[in-house]
Amino acid sequence: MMDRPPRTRPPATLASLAAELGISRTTVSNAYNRPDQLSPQLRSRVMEAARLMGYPGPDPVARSLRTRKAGAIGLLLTEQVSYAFRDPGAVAFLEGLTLECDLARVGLLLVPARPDSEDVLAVSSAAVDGFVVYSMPDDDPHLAAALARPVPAVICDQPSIPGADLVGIDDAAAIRGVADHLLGLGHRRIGVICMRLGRANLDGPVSIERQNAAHYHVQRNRLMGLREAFTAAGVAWDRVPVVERFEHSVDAGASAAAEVLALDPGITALVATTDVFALGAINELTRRRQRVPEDVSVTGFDGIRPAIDAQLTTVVQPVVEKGRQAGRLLLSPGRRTAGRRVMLETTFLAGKTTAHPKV
Amino acid sequence: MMDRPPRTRPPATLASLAAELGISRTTVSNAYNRPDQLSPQLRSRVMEAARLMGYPGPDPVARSLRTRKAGAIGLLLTEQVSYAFRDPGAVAFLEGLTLECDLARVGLLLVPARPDSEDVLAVSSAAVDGFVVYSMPDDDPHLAAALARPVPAVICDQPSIPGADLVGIDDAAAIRGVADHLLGLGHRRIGVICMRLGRANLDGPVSIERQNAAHYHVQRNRLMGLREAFTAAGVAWDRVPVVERFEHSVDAGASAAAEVLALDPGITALVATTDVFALGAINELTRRRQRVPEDVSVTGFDGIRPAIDAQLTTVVQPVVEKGRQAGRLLLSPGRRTAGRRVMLETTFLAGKTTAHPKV
DNA sequence: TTGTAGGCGTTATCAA
DNA sequence: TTGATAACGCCTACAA
Repeated sequence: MMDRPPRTRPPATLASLAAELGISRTTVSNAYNRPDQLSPQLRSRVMEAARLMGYPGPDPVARSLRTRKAGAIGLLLTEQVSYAFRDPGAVAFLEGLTLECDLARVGLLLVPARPDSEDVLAVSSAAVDGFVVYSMPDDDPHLAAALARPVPAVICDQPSIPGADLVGIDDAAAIRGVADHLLGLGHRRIGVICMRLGRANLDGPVSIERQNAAHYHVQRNRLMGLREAFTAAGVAWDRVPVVERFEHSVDAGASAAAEVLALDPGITALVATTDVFALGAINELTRRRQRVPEDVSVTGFDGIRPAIDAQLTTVVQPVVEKGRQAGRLLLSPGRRTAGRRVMLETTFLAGKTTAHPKV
Repeated sequence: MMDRPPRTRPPATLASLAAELGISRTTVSNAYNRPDQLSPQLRSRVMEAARLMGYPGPDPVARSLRTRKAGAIGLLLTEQVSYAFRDPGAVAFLEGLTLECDLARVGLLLVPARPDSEDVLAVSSAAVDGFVVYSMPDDDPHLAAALARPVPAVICDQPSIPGADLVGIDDAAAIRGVADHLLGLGHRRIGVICMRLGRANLDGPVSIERQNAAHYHVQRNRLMGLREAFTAAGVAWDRVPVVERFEHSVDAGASAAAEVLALDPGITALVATTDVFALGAINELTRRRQRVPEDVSVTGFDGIRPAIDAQLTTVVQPVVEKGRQAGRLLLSPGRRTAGRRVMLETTFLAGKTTAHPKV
């Protein structure tokens, strides 16, 4: 009794509790994990002693080690975690993903993986039963670290890795719809704004080589889709100004629009590969007293809420559903077969930001 | 060599790798954790063997068990996790919190704690070094489970628990500003919409007793603040219709507004304890062809983006900063002293949804 | 219904 | 620079 002064006493463990009660560890363990394997009175004796000794119940980590289950999945993002909460697309994806986590009663660990850092420790030391990888460049070391772990992985949007499950959309086909819409309206001089194509913080005009070598497949595929549609319509792709921005923000979209207009002041339409950039482009045009769509047409991609509200012409993709599918793929009990692919449908949405070019 | 057919071979471990190489486990461990404690050639021999044997590096859970660090903190929310991503306030809070997590290179585990479930397993078995509790009712078993864990906890908004750190605002004082504003404009018949006051899914008019017994302190304090201001101005609080909604959505706000108007069609102002509800109230009034603020004034609370955009009269609280403070409190290295309190400033924002009552 | 005992995979300590 | 030993706290056959 008095042999352990309450202040200095080491934290109680299942073993110390058992010793105190003069019973076996098994019994204490059962008291927590299999109440039915125990006489009610013994169980309550155990619980009472636990309360007295301040035993907080079985240590989660020790339990995980023993059972080989963490009860959580990890999420890897392109960017710092906090960034995700500023991006409507990422928030919607998270909503879908956590919907499934809630259902499966599994936690979601947001893994701190800064894109600029080569420090992969956070990934290799995350206690998770699987990874969801959201829109990562194919050469990111964090991705490699996740795939090296002996747990399943579901990749969202990109990159496509043999052996890992994939959820995505047909970006090229989807954006061809946009291109055809503009071409159909008569546009021939078109500028393009795209998001980062590699891990380096680069802004500016994009060469064809850089497009081809892009590590962000989504962006590459969207550019490819545009290129195909334009080429098919006789618009020479190498004459189309394409400007890249590393940061995905409305302001970056605005500055990219300014840069495109500097490269070719005569464009009649501006294709942005994301809604966020499209909204920025509209801001910039408005600032210059250019009317949308009378003077310049603008299109986006994604279908985020503010874009819909602004009646942007865009492609709507089911982002929440994407998150759900990723979660389901990772959490489905019978996930024996890796390499599954779920491709989601997209919808072209004609808004009020596109019209015939001025004559 | 041949004693382990590659297909059936059990997963490599640090020990098996050491055995294979004929060196000690310590050395292998050092190869990963303390490269400088090792001759470069031995280290590269280890790494090469690891690659060959498909050893993914030290097991995170075993490491955690040994080092007693999880490298992650847990977040407990009032609601299902997925719900947070539909609530602008929660998203902003998460942004602030993850800002600090990123900085500290610590993961954030979203713990699946359904409010309607008494199943506390997810909380007691979360592998985390601490908890942030966001706006929980004081009688929630998940909260109790978190506090029972031998890790620090920071509570956000509510409830105030002796021994745990707290981040919050002075809700009563803040909403008194709103009340005084309305009273100053001349309003005397005012209705109130508030959020859930307890864990049970209850909608409808709220008795004084229920207000006093509310388990959601934030809501209670806001009601108390109103009561004080109204009473001081000679408006009898027991004549003020107060309607509660469990679900925190724009539509719920609209239906609550309808219910308040049914209780007293003669009100000239509607105070909502959240912006979301206020936006719903405006929707409902508009639907009824009542003008805001000419026919009815409306106020909110929180300062979420859509409310600012709608020029709602409201109280702005620094939600992102709240998340940061919570993270900082939990992650600050020298956190020896529990029971710290950080109270943040709020700002009254006079928008265009309040005016003098009609005469 | 309860107990025995081995091991999950790692790292800290200390010695060589 | 490297190694031996002892935990870390728990679960789970298996046995009684």
